[in-house]
Amino acid sequence: MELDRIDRSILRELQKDGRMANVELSRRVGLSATPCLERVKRLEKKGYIKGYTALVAPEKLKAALLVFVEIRLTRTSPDVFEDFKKSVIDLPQVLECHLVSGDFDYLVKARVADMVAYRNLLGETLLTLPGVSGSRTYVVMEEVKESGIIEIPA
Amino acid sequence: MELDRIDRSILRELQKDGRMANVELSRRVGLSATPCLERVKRLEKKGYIKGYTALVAPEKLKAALLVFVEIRLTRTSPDVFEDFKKSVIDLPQVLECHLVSGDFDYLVKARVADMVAYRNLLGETLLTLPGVSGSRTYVVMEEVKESGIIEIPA
DNA sequence: ATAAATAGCAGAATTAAATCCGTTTTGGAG
DNA sequence: CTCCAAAACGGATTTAATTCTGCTATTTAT
Repeated sequence: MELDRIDRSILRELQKDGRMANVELSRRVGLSATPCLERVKRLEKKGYIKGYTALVAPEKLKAALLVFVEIRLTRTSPDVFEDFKKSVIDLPQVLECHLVSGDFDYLVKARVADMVAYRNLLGETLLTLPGVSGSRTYVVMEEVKESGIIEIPA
Repeated sequence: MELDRIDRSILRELQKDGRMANVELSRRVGLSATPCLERVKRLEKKGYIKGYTALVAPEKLKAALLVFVEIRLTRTSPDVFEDFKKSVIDLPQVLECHLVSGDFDYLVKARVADMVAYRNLLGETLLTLPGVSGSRTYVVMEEVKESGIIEIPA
């Protein structure tokens, strides 16, 4: 399936404002309401749009501290990676977890209320997960950019 | 300002589905439509909800490769940090950029089409930004978790 | 080159949701 | 206990979403 200029424009607009009314969206992309809605539905159905979400303010919601944690695993068993993945997915403080190439194995992005909460997350939770052999933490001092918006080429 | 149980429930629901109709939202949080909408408006106005966005599929949109790049700056001038920030904000491939404590200075999260595009971003763009003295790249091999949902304590 | 078929588009009508307004209920203070 | 204030409710109105119909453009096969 191939996206045309209008489809890409729809994706750009809905990333900027996911709650935009269909009539407004259609106006912005230069279409009438009906084909515009059809396109949105199709983009959802085909998986180009995976969902919609409200962006909330972490600093007001007991999640002011953003940290990145590099995790190294013992490579003794192939199950270790599976076990770690399953466990980390269930941690609500963990926003992201990626398997990476390089010096360590997983990169975890987490939000917690403060340093106390972070120490608890690391010591009581992350380091007790199966197969974890080491970690390194980077505390975010300033969030320079956090757009989450994926560039859609014109 | 203090959030009650219903406000927090609204924030949870709208993170799960930012396009949910107000009548459906009101049903889920145990309220009628009118006060529910009032609360949503208030949460927006007070900054608890910063906006809404569509979640798009990077792998289908020429942004299949996710990388994290650690950036180190020359600390010769205090302007170096300001200049770097201003420059990196304008790069569309950069989804996030954080000033971190630890061995390096900035952690950049970027999405590009492929390795060729990444080499171009690093060599032609990131490393040419003012004050950059070094970098290290981690290529994401598997995205284990990428929820973006912030835990709202009950 | 032309005709048929497919897909997308616009406008009108219908259905559903959002918004507005008057009333009622609930929670707290005197 | 009663009064006051804030919040929630229900119905009416406005606005938007959805569906239907017919039209137009584009593609494909002859």
